[in-house]
Amino acid sequence: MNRIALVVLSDSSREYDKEYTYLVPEDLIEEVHPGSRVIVPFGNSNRNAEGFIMGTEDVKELNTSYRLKYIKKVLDDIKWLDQWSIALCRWMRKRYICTYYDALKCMLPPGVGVKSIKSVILIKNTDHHNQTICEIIDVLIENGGECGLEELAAYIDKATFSRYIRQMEKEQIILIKEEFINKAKEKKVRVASLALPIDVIDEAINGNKIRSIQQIRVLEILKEAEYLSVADITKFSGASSSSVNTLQKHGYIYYKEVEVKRDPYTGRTYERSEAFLPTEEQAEVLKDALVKIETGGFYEALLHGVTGSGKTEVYLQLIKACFDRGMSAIVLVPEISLTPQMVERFKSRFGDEVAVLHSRLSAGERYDQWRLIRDGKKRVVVGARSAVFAPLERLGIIIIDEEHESSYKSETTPKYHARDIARERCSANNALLLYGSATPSVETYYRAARGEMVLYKMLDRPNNAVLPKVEIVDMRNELNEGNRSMFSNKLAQEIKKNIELKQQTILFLNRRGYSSFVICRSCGFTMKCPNCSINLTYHANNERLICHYCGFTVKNPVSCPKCNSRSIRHFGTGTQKIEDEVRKTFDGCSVIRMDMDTTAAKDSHEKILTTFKEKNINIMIGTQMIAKGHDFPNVTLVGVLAADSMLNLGDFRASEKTFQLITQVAGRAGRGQLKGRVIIQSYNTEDFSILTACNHDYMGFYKHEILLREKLGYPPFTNIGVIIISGPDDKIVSTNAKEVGETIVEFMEGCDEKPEVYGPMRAPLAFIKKKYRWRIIIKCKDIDNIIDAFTLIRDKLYKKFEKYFVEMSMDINPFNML
DNA sequence: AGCACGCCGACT
DNA sequence: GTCGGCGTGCTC
Repeated sequence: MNRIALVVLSDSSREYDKEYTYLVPEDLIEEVHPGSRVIVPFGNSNRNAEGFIMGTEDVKELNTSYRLKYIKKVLDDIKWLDQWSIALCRWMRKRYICTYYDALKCMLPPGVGVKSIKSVILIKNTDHHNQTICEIIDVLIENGGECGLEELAAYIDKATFSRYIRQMEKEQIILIKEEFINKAKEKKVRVASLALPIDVIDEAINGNKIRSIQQIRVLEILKEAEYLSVADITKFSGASSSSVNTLQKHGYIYYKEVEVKRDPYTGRTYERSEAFLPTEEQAEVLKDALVKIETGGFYEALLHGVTGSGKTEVYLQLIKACFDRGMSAIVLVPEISLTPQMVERFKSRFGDEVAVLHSRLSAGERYDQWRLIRDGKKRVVVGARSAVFAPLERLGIIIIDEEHESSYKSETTPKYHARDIARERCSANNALLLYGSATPSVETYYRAARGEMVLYKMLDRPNNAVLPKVEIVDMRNELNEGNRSMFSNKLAQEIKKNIELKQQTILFLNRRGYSSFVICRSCGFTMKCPNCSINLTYHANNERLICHYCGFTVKNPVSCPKCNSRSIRHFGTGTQKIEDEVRKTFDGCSVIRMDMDTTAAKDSHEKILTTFKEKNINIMIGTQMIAKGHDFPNVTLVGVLAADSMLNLGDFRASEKTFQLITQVAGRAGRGQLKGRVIIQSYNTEDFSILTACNHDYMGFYKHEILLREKLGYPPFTNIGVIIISGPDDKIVSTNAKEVGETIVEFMEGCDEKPEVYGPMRAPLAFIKKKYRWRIIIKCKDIDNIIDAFTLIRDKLYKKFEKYFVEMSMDINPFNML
């Protein structure tokens, strides 16, 4: 009897992305289980590779055509994956056309991996006819008979070094020792601080001494914070660590080591809260859902609950029910809502059993949380998208709050949707999957409407809070009446009134920066990014033009680069411009702005919101990040400055996004005792998504939208596959794109349904980061046909693409089609 | 990514 | 002959 094991390698390369069969040696039988981490000999050279066990099996006969090798070593006694994660890993690989390791990485804490360290030991000191070999022996003797392989290679410095080492090993002159060291789980972290006073830094930036926007962003962030880890800097600035290194080299910043604080919530105490007595609506939902938990089968349910209807209390009581039955729970929330206030609600109910996972945890913190969860010390996990993979056992419920949020869709490989992962997990674990939203996604509502899942409704606002009064202002009329400002007369009047009443106002605009483009009025020249097919955006705070896609930046020109005319101006409206305008129009009022630019530094998001609330700032201006979370009892007026700005984006979700956004922004008004009002400015006042949002009419919106989706053949009636092919040479990209297109068309001819294939054509964002982009769209009812087509393309063409520096991204039902 | 293997030209 | 450089193919 032989025991064999299936092993996948911790190597993301496509070519050996397989489950390899290895023999389990007699003495390791007790240690090798599905989920353990091992070292296996791999390749002709039997190099040591790290891998994970996907499964084991006992077989009588080995009837493989090739000779199996033995597993060399078990790395640790941790079971990294359980049965469901292994199954999910296989499923993800197929569904998202990624590698096993891409999928595995989602389920493992960061920093898992081994580094191999090889050293060379001299065992036979002989004279050798070969000069290089003699040289190596000399170096080894000098080092006391042992030397690290890499050091040795550096000493010898010859291209043929490894050839000799192999020969020496064969002739038993040397012995190669290999050790495996876990990649450091840092307890200390390297942080960076500004090395020069802020005004010197500013001077360097303004004097064009520092020109890379990455570097400027890093410095801007460090100006706010005393010090930040390099990992955090790169995360918040979007710059790579190399730009941080350059700054250090040039002496603008310096590094030091700092102890990592492990539990981000240590030191906070939480008052224990007890369950509230549910309202009538809540009780009804709970009654039904609790039966489902009790029964213990796989169920899906949509909780359609308006803002403020008390969804969180329902969540808490359902989790409690799971708890009482020894089961665990996952709560997914959009990253933006992971505020201390939100966390507090869970912590105060479940205390230390709650683990919080979000993107701002350091690798060490993440690892700690992962271990605590896996060891059963934490049974409630609250977190953003990736928390859906939390290694909980006996899962009772997964809750996806704000189910329609786009942040649940990953934009990097594997491009999963947390909803789909949750569904796989819950069905494998017989758990309840609860979606919650005030504005459910059309896809989810459709499934509920068709009876594929239970639909719970909580449409009353508690304490009889009245819905804010919503008014639409047609900006075309304003223009006709000679009002060229960005505030309609009505809105300006209401803002003034609010300032007098010392009540607060939120102004919402979906565009950051100062204005959208810079144009020369004499010759019509517009400032474009040299790397992207995008107009540069003017940013007033540093008098620069920035590309929002690649970060390219130049100083704002005083004269037109083409015709030298001085009448080059910026047009359009961004949040920065609104801020200026507000200050000019409403004398002496206090203003605060919240967008990507002002929230780059750590915790600044939180700080801005607290300042706004506590200092009773008159007006807050922001992009969509202000749309959710946070109750501001004193906000009585919300102004949406350009409600139609998203409608013409060429995206089948444009109406849905508009509806959701307006509904959410409007929900910010009148959360306290005072009645709220909302003013919506738009050039397109007839659009149904704006009208229904103003009437707080989800059903009206849904009924209209679902008909459109059916007529036009969009999800949920079809699946849409998008392939973007990109690369530095337009010709090469387009010919390769054509080949992809032909392959798809050919493949689809063999399918039972007649799918539609569009393209290849230039992507709407045709040139980004110096790469030309071509796009192919497939519309197809059966998602498996798209998956199969994608898989075929990958297998057939990836090698060729590598050769031609062509990149390809494939996504099914993406949130971003551009 | 390594490494074996094979081919070829340069150097002694 | 031997050495060194380079292209190709393979990984249970």
